[in-house]
Amino acid sequence: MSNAFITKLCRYAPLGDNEIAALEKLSRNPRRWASGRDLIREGQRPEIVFMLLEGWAYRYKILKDGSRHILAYLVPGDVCDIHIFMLDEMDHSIGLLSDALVVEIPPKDLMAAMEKYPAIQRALWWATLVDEATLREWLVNIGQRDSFERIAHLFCEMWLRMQAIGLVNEDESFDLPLTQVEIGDTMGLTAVHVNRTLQRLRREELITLDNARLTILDPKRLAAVSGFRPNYLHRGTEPLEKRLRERLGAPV
Amino acid sequence: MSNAFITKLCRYAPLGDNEIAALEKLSRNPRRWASGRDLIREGQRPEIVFMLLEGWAYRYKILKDGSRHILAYLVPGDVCDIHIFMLDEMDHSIGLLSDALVVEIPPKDLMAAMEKYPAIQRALWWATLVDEATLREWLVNIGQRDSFERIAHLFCEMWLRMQAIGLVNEDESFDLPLTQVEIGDTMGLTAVHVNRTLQRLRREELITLDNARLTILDPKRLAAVSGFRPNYLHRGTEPLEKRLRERLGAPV
DNA sequence: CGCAAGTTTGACGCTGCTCAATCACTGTGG
DNA sequence: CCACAGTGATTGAGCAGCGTCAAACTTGCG
Repeated sequence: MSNAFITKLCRYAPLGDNEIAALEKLSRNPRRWASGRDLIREGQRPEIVFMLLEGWAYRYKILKDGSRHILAYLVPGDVCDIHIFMLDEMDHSIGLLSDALVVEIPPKDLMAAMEKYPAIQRALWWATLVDEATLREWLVNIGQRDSFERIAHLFCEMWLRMQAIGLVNEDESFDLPLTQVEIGDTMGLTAVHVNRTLQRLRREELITLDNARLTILDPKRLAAVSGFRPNYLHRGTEPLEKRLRERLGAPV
Repeated sequence: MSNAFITKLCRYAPLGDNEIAALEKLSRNPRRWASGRDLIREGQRPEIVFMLLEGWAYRYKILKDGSRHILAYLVPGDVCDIHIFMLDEMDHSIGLLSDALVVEIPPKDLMAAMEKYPAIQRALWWATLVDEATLREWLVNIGQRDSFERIAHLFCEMWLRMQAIGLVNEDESFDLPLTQVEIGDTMGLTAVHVNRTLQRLRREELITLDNARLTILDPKRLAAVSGFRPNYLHRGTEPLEKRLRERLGAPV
């Protein structure tokens, strides 16, 4: 028995049977949510921690003029910010891009698991650090790259993230439940310009995209044209335990 | 005896004498660094946690084509990511925008203080959450606003952050050690366009900026034209302790 | 069959970029 | 004390990437 949450955390820290059992217990009783619904809205108090088992979600803000900006995508295994319950109110909303299977974890259960199992704590910290690094890379992406590089970069990232949870086919295709409006709201572009840029990506035989299914035809070239370097995803090569022992002086 | 670090954390959690003493101990032995130097570079292993007592620093990335993007500013009291030592290597660099007074904290000392004093742990988590929320707001800023709103928004934010650590004069002026190139690299604009936009901000009598000193002439209007809402800075109104008790079920 | 949502296309204009020159200020050496 | 070099600010002219507006087309679905 496993799920995307466990698959993901196992990449960040070696988890034993006890830890895995604890994570399974946390992810019991998921509920189905319908596409388009919001898990939580800006201004509300964060009372629970959401965790995605299936489907896509997205963080977003709406500005006074009605424009929306998408801040992050959440895919299976992703957690909505483990410490967020500390805050007075949400500064952004989280909505669903597809039907989804969602676990609602009471903060105190999560905290308890983190205290009991240091490996879980470390894996969750790691996940948090990666989320933050991803935000930084998105900032660079919007700030410095043109529309072509921008969208290519996004596709490279989602390709690796989907790979990490085993959702990419052998033909390098995966589900991408995004409309062109949503891609635009993510990249700071209009849907019209996204459309034209996608056409160029197709014309240059880098991707295929129909029916919410994206195929990466030439991963190397797609990474090259977008300046994509996956270091910010910190997919960790060297054993985490060793590194921590070096830096903290003793086993934690 | 106090410093910007303590001032800042006190805003996030009520700290007793013991906690303050512990923070003072952590911030002993600061070193002077010269403007322009890097605290740490992309690709290096993060071995220590840096904390700024005086001066400005900035997180940045350099792309293959040589362009630079600035991801965040660090002002007195700010800490360079408390858990960063968990990562294999830095995904960005941190440089100094001015001469600075910097403390180098060994991760194990910081961890020890967090374990011994839950209030310190909470204050540091809070600070981390605010850093992340700020990144999200910057993403919205670059993604959705034009150059005029963008720069106005940045100035609003820095004004509040400098206020929080007592570095704003009664005339609403504070040091802003940024060149126009740096503002451009922050906002995804060229220095030429920043120059023209600053002229417009001056012409509309919103700000004054000479000699690296920024004066906010009309805070309300500056916030209005930029769509600035300070909620993402989570400056906390209601007592933190109460909120946590509600949500975790018992005093931590 | 017909609507709704999403995609595609075209024409046109503006924001912000490029290139290039000039200006202001400051620190340096003769 | 002045020439001058270096850094940052400012200005101008021309251009292009991307936005706007509007319409047509395509697909899924009740």
